[in-house]
Amino acid sequence: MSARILVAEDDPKQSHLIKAYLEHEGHSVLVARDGRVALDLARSRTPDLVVLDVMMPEVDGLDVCRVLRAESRVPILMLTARSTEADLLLGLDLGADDYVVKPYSPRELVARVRALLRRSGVEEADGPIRVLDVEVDPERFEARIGGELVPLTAKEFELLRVLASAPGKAFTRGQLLQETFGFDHNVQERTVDAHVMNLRRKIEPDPAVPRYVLTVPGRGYKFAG
Amino acid sequence: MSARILVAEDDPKQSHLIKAYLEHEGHSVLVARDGRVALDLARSRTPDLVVLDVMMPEVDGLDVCRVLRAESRVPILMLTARSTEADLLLGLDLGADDYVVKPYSPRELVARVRALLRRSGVEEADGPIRVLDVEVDPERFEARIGGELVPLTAKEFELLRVLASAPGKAFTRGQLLQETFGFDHNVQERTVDAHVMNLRRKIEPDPAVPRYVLTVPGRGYKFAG
DNA sequence: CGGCGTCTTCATCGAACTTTCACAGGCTTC
DNA sequence: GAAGCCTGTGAAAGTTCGATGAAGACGCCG
Repeated sequence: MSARILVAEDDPKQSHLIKAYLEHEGHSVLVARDGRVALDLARSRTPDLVVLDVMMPEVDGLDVCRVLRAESRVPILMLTARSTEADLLLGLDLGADDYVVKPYSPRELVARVRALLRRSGVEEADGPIRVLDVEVDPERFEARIGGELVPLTAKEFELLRVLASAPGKAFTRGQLLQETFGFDHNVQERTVDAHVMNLRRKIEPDPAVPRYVLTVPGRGYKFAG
Repeated sequence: MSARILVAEDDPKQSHLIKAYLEHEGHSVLVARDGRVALDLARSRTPDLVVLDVMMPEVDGLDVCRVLRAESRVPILMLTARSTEADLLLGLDLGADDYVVKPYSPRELVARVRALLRRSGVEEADGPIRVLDVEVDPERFEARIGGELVPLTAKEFELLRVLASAPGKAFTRGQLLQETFGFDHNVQERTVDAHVMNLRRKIEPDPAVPRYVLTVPGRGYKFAG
């Protein structure tokens, strides 16, 4: 469902629009204004998909595409103003997975991203998670405690999914925010506390003495394990 | 699922690309570099579908299309660089079943091929789906609730088919759009809500308390299960 | 050309959710 | 024991979400 997407586009208007649309889809969006930054971010943040404008300062999209493809298999969607066949082929040879020719509709872009993510199996990667008597099934969007179905909100579910996917690992609030909301969401870290409380109220037999979602003082939270 | 497809395209780069993408879909692909060869192969190998480039040496795509159509009902997808209305009309008059205008994305081509195969009944029509007392028969394009035939519109039927094909799986609105419309459609996600409401009105005993098509808050919809 | 059914968008309302804030209590560190 | 930091918790504001009806857009058929 939600993927981390790097958008490399130098025109702020464009990038802002793209960001808004992709985020509306539930994705986390990181924006780079030139090719060099794009490469750096692609390496350090390991996004699930990269949207590349061909025309960019410093290092252009084609070069970024070539380098990225040499380093990883991250799905790449190219944005190009030039609609010549040569350009399309060139891009493909470089390893781009799909194209959108400008001018495009935001909806089209979103649809292409969706298709690409789907094809790349980014969304299907998660099977059901089982820890203790907690079961989290991303596909069904359901959580069970001891077989009992517990209704959770979207955020609560994501939080539980992230925590339960690595039992015993202590996450900081920032990490949890990043995993559940996106890498560049401007939200107070304390908000995580609120969600944790709500989650505990729903899944803990005694919220005052948590069995599943444990506090790690000075750090954040972890799932028992 | 897997069909035998003849691709008539003189540009090796293009044909290679198309071949790769179609084979990735599980199809068997045969390539012809000019119209004359294409005609021969179409006759001798009886493909399930033909992809025809308009511009080809020897015999052009339009001629091939005309001849093929006179001889058989094989589904024909035209590739054209010219996007004039006259051309499109000409192609369709000649019996082409669909067309793709260059430059196109590989994904779009693959989608059109899939849609065309489906429409032509070449792909094994999925067998009837039975969940609870709901029966969806894609081949007959009929839906039954408790044995009772319920008349649905095309969109309603597709929606029900997709949902019922994976009972319990929570679909986002985006996924439903993609599954029912294909990914080059520009449609608001809210439109799904409208179709769901219409569908519920027809199949639910009490639309206010759905038994079959359930809302998954924060996510989308799912079929009971 | 006009009517009809379908598809899509829009506006709206109420409900649910997210986020912030303030405060209390507990633990740690001197 | 006191100060300071950290977490738990509830209330409240702000925002989003979901259901729904109305209306426009579109294509089809007579």
